[in-house]
Amino acid sequence: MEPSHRLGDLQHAIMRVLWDAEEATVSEVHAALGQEGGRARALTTIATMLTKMERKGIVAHRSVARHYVYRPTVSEAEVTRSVVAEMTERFFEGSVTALVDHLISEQEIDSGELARLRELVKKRRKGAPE
Amino acid sequence: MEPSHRLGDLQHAIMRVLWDAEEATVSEVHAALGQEGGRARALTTIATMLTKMERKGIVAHRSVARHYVYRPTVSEAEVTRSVVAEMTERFFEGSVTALVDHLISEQEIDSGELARLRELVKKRRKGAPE
DNA sequence: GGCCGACTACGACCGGGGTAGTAGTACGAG
DNA sequence: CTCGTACTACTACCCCGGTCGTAGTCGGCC
Repeated sequence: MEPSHRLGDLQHAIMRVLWDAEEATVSEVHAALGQEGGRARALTTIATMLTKMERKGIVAHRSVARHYVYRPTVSEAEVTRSVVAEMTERFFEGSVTALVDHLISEQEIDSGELARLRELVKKRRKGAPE
Repeated sequence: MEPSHRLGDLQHAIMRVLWDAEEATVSEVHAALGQEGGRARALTTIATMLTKMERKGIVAHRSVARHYVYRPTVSEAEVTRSVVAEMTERFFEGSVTALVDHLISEQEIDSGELARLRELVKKRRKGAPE
């Protein structure tokens, strides 16, 4: 298994941009983050972060006319899986059931969600070999 | 809402000991952590961490015969809820359904777990007002 | 009473996320 | 050709989790 993709807030925000766009320059990422809530960060902050993320191996870049174009080297699914698994392990001793139990008893969850939940489980019951 | 209880590995491990024991001295926490997998840490490491955690407000201590007895000031449920909610927000745009979907499609999940899952949803369907 | 051992206090240090200023460089406009 | 602009590179910080070493202190034992 890959070594536990733990991303900071900014790193995750950047990854989301990259996952969305396939690839993007520093300015593009900066612009994308400039939108949506998060207050303005300096351009160099994004650049520095991207560099650190590249050292870490979760993004890569290629040069295009003196610009760097970054692309993710890990998939969103990969990261999500790793983080969710880690959390399940840490807080629920690895029991997915315990997590779901927590979800429906402790977390806010409206009846619409609950209905969709039932659908999910039902559907899964079919397609599942064992 | 409480300001997002993000605990490091060691901090969480310590909290688990404290939640289990109601309260404990530094040595007791150290001993408890000495057990179970995690390699030995120095006693002072635990003490330092506890101090930092107290500054952060998640534990408190009282003096008993020159010892400090620490107790948690936040409940496990509180922390779990906050972390799970944060993760749901961050990775699934707040949709619990999306998280569960991920759980049953991406995460390993055996048929026993799945059966218990169905039970959970069914039970919840009764007790749910709206 | 004096020493030893147990405990806390304090400070040091590393790594990593996050933030940014500054220096260097190369491209394009005038 | 020259100068400004747009990028990247480098460096520096701050904060915090984690890990300890060392110093100080207080109580108990001989």
